[in-house]
Amino acid sequence: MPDEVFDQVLSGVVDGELAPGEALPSERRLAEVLGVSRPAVREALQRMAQTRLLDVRHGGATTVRDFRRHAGLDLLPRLLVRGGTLVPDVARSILEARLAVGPAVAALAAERGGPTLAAALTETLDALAATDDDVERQLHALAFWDQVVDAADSMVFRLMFNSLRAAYEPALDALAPLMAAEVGQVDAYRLLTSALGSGDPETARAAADRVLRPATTQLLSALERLEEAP
Amino acid sequence: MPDEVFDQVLSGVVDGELAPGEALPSERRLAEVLGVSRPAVREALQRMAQTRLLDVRHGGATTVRDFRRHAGLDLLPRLLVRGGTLVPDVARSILEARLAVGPAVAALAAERGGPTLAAALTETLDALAATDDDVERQLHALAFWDQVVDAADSMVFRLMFNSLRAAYEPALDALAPLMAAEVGQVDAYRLLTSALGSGDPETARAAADRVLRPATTQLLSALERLEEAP
DNA sequence: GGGGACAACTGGTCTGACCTCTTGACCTCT
DNA sequence: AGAGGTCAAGAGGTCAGACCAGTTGTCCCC
Repeated sequence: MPDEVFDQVLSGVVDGELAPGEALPSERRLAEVLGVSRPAVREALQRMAQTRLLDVRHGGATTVRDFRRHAGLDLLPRLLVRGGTLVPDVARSILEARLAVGPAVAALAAERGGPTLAAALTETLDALAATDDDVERQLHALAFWDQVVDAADSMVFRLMFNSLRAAYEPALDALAPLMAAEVGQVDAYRLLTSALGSGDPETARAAADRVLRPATTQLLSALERLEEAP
Repeated sequence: MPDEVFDQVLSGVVDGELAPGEALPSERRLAEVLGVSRPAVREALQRMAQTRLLDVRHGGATTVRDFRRHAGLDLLPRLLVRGGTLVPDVARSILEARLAVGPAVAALAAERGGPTLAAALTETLDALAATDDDVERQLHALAFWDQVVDAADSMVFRLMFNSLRAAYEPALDALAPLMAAEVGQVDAYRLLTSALGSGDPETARAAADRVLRPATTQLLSALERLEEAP
């Protein structure tokens, strides 16, 4: 029950029906209107407040905050799909971020990975190469990057990766065909693996770029066409 | 009251007292042990579940998840300070991420900013140059990057920035002296501004690097010394 | 020994009451 | 008439207790 209330209020906020600064009805009133108990709406509002989408003050009114200014990366999944369909603008920004961050992570991983990293990655790649299923390949690629992020030994990049994966995984089935080209380039991945094993950050950065860029530019132009003629 | 429970459970999880996979006591028992009502612990656990730190199943036990694998970037503030002091490892990763992402954002902003961007940034820089207070300068620098991120027109980078700022702002007073060197380089910021106005992404990327790198390398070596001899 | 029913958990939800704090209107004093 | 304080209405915060709805493990019967 609280989940439904949370969803409704969240939709109101991200869709702009509830403008920043606007005051929400009182918890009791909301409970009455939505036909649920007050604890249910209270829990929903508290969760909204935790994600910095609402400002709830004891004794005063609960007001809407500007999510564009305060929301964290964990909101991404809710912004990526709106009304059941992908939002091209947000998808584009994910691709851009991936292309910017991936090589940087690879560079750090090359510095810190050690010899065991390449071995583990090779194993993952072998599993990837062994299947023809797009979704399964996608999962192996995800595991590959998971290991790279681990090797980079960076809490921030680790949390970023988790947040991005949380946005990606729910739509994995739909996205797998689009990403099939990238994940099919096993050669590029093998080059990246040996670059990571070599310990040279710049080589690894370039190799990661070579893995990510083709699909990125391809999908970006696809998104552009989509935005022009939906 | 729920906040305190949330804090306690969260501390247990991030400090490792509650291992991943471990089952929590039932809500009723927790309420009894902690001396609070069940709604209070329920709200706390639900908020933990929302941040993917717990797995709560109807009818079954509530178990601890591996936050390193599932937590999002919004957890960063809680990981940056542990027991009242900065965690060097996490601080290092923030600096690294900043150095990697900042120039990428600047490149996008240069492509999309338009002529109004440089004018707005110049105004912010004038305000920065006009004050001698470290904290105030820090806030102006934050506003500067806020405008750059806006110009980059990327939802992912916007949310990343929000999350990083949420980790940074609470410790701003303590961090301002450390960052004073960077924020004092008004010339480098002015160069970045004109690069952003020129519309050339690579020039902007290089200029952003020149702004961020000096303080980054300086602080990184300071952190290294700190970790060797705490 | 295997399979199904039941009982003892778990979390999920609601009602209704009481507390504390904010807010704004109203009244008083200047 | 305006500035100040007072107070009541209404906001969120918390609790107790009850009941619903799933899961799980045991125990009994076949």
